[in-house]
Amino acid sequence: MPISISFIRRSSSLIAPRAPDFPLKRFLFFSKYSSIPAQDFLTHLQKHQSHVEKNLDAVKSNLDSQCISQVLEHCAIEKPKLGVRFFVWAAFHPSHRHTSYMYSKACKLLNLEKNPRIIADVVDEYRAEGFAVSVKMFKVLLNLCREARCAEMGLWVLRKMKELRCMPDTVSYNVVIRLLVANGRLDESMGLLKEMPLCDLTPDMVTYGSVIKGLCDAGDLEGALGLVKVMKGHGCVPNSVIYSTILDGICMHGSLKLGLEFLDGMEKVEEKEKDEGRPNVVTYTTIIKGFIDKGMASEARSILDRMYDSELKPNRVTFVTLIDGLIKEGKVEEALKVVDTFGGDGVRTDELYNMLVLSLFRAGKHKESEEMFRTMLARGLKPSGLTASSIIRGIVLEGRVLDGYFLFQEIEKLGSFVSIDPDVYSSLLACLCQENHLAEAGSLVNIMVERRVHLEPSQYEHLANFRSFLN
DNA sequence: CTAGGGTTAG
Repeated sequence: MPISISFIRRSSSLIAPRAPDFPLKRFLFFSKYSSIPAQDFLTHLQKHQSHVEKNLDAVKSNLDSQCISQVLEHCAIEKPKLGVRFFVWAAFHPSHRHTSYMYSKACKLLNLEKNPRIIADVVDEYRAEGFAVSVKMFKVLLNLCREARCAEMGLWVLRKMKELRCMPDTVSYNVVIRLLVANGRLDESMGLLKEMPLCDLTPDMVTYGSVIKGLCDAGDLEGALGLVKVMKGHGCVPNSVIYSTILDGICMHGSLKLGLEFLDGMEKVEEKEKDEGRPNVVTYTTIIKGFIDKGMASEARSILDRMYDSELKPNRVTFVTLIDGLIKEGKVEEALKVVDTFGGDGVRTDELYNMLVLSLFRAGKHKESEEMFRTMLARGLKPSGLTASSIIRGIVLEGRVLDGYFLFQEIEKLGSFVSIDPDVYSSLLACLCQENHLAEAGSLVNIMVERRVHLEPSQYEHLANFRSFLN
């Protein structure tokens, strides 16, 4: 009996029959009968097409990020405007705050990058309904413009705010300025910077930092330093974010020698600037990256000692940068030495091994990365989900399905939870079926059910080909 | 809204 798998998610039926015993059928069963917590919100959204917010206020259901994603997913195709309005409304729900992750998720689900006009349409809707839009709500829209990387729409919303007599604040300007900088529209970002005082707004550290970053990225170091003078003149004392940005520019467009001199200068910041402008972990990581980019990984390594001299400990980002650079230059021994020397002091040894394995993997040295991975398992170090997934995926792609399966089993035996990418489960399962390792496939499915592994329809569609396995 | 960047989950 053929099984249709492509449409089983999100059935509206809430009366679930008894779960079947057979593992794969159980798995598909749970995919089919999981309920939709977002249903209440969707019902109220669809009731009236306008004044959506009032209806939503009446909903008593709990609002969480999963629920928001589901609502947006349902709005995406037919009613993206409704989705945007829901998202703006949800930003002020007393029991919830949007994280930056939620902004990017919303942007993806509503396809705002391709259709930024939806944002403008929503503003027009608000206006047509006489809805009083607050600055806070506009800022949610501006942040959506940022996620959609649409400078044009950001500028449009900023102008519209004034038109609706909803005066933008410094943060509103900052969002649009960063957006312009990210799009390489430096002149316009500086135009907005100059416009701010005319609106009684004071550019702050973030404002200057954004434009300075733009100038640095464009290689205009003098311009950037000029702006540092300007901000000082306005009583805005540069902090290490500003100086690290400049240092990054110097490393990219000047020279490492100049970069090191600039770092020297930062280490001797005058007392009145307090600690704010002193080099921190990011500053040192920036110069390490500078050396790495010039193919001088060993010199980068030596910066670690200078950090410790300044009583700063390298963090995860510092190590990722350094280890990745060393591996790219084939200096595996040196990288391993860094891991063994610094592991456990600030960053755990297992995390450093994960970086090592992933760097090797990314550098295309799959054999070495697999060996390193097995070494770390043997030493009782816990692999991250990303590391384990990458290694197993690599093995499966090489056609060594059983090797991949046994490695997976070994990771299972560790006793601590490793979050394997659903995609890896999917391809392991498919390949095991394909090669007729049905016992292994069966036990894998058992683990998937136990783990509540959620697959997207596209990830198990191909399993429909293995009907013999299902019966 | 905040510099360097592949943890996690959201």
